Amino acid sequence: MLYLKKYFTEGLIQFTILLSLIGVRVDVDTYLSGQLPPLREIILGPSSAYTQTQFHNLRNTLDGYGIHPKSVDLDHFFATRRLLNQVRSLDHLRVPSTELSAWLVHRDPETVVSAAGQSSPTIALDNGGSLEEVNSPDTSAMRVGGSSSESTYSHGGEDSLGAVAPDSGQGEQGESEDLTKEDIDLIDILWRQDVDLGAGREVFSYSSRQKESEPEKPEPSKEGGEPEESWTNGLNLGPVDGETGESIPEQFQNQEVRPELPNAGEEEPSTSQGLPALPVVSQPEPQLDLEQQWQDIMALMELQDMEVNGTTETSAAATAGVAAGTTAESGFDRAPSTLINQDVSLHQASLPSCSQDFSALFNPEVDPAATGGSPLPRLSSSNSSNVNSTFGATNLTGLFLPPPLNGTNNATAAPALPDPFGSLLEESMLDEISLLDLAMEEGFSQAQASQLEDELDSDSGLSLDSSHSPASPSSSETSCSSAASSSATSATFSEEGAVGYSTDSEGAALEAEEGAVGGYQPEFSKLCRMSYQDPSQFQGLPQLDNVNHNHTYNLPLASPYPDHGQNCGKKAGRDHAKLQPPQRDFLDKHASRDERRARAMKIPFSNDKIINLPVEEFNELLAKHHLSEAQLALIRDIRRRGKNKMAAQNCRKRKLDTILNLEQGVQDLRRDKARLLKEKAEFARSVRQMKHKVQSLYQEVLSQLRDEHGRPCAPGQYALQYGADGSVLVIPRGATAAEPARRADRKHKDKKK
DNA sequence: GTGCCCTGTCATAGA
DNA sequence: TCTCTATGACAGGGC
Repeated sequence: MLYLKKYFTEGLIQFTILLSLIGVRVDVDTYLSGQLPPLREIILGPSSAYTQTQFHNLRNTLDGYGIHPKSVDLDHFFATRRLLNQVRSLDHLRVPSTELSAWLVHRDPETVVSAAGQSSPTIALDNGGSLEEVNSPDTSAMRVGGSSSESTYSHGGEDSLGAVAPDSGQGEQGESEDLTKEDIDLIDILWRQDVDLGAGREVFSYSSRQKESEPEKPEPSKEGGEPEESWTNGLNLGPVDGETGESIPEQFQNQEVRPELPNAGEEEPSTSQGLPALPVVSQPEPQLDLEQQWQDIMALMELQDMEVNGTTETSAAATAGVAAGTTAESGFDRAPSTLINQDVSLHQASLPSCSQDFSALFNPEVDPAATGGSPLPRLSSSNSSNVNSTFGATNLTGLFLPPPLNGTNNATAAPALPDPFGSLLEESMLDEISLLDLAMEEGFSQAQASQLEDELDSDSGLSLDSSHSPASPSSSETSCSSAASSSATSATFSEEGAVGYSTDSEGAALEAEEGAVGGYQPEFSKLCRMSYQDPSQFQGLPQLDNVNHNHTYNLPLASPYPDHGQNCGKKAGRDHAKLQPPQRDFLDKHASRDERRARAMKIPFSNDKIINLPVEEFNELLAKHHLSEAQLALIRDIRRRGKNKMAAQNCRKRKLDTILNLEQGVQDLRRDKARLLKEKAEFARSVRQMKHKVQSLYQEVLSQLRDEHGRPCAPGQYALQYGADGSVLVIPRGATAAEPARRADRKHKDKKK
């Protein structure tokens, strides 16, 4: 474990960072799945500290890094999933579909068969809707419309989605059409890659991928057994997907590489085969498949980021993924994508009319509003910031915007949205912001900030640490502690700053006692963590500034034990003995009562051992030493109090998390309520429009009808009655007045029956 | 001096 | 029966 730890922290992680900086995302967990804890846990420590687990049992099982059913992280996991599902559901907002159908008509007029042929001649967009559209059987149009929030307010479908407008966007129609197809290709390939990634971690080995990509890349590449070598090969292959780390020749080599894929259709169950016809609109089923693909992509991104990047990035990733998915459905871009990552490409694909504004997406100094674009650029800007926050510093986008800045941009972008977009998107943005906030709160502050707090927070030195509790078997401090403690039990020993004791009088005894881990060593444990958890990685995170709890009153100002090596325990004891009296007084003063008691009673081993050893080993330890009754009683009290102390801390944290989760749940419910109310208002407006349209048509029909004398039928005197067989009768008003009465009477009788 | 908050501890229940 | 964990309640200390 120590070797792995060192390997990851000093070697592989750096290599991963390097690869990330050049656009490769290395999923190291892929190579460790099933055998080793995720890299995140190695770096940040496991997340099962709040569980009601048998600490010693967990400590004895190195594979116990799964989320415990009672774990707070599990709650967070489900909360995150729930919120992400809510965000994802935003792309299914039911919207008036009239504009959408109009957009489809404009989008690909030569390929739209049914939609264009049926609806376009009769669409009257000025009133915001038409009955033909509402009742249109064209499910594909409904599908697309239902899943695209941008399309909802397409300003009457008047080419606001410039991807299809002949006079919008970058202006060249032919080129735009070609690139649109290519982007569809790109999207499809990205989907395949993500599916490959999520279909099975074992599939995500480069060898497997290479098998698949061999037809695409005929040139021989080394079949290296080592992942690094494979990734190097991947680099040589060309541009690499920033999301999956896989080679994506289409990113840069759209024109060049595509001709080199003679059999691409054989391996790709993709839309690229049918792209020339672009039957997205005319064939509802491919449209459904495309949406399903996007759902898969989002789910995969979510899962992957939850496993690797932590909650903060997860939330934002899913959010960005949703945004990308929803927009990409609306239209495909023709702008050549840059080597940023998939999401950026998708955003570009989704916002065709704003390609000229893409430079602003990755330039935080460019005001999106200053680009003079439509609301779409602003939307894309906010989404791009999500993308950046999604992948954080490990992605190339992190070079453009640091995560906190992204969050800020994201938060500030929402109110800048114009009202038509804001009415629907503001909730989406609110959710995104909320997710980010949630991630910041629960992801960072609890995982990292509380770590910092807890390190500095214990009277007895038995600080509970969410990721460094005795139940946490991974991390280097275990090895540090193991080096400091006796062999058999040391591997399970807590790293929480050995609660020790050492005085002048006990110096010799401490030296004699091999197992005694003396000294108060919060700095020791902290420095052990420093080896893998560099605080500098949190630089630039303003959340860290909010960690105002300063419970360092019980900590020494500096470590009195500079040596944290193999014999740090014994050496610490000696060093403590060699300390100047003021320093010893300081340590003694800040030792817990039990430490002082143990010191006074000359307990020959540390409180940490007393508390954290399994009961068998604890009994062995007691049997090994000849202790008086008073000593034994004190030891048992120390053990009881220490365990109870940790239990109390767990309990309090759990309680606090429950409160926070409930609070978040209330906020979610409020958001849902607001969203439902907004949807209700939209539907009511749509119904009003439909009624208005019915009335207009009604009058139009009646005005064209003639009675038996050839005179026009006055709309006030006649009414239209629709028969069940589809017939339409023109009857006088008096007759129609009686008909509803008869119907009501009939209904009444039916009810009585 | 007072109130709030955090933490440790005790007692107790339950697994 | 023992051990461990969870939790309410209380007390002490810091701010």
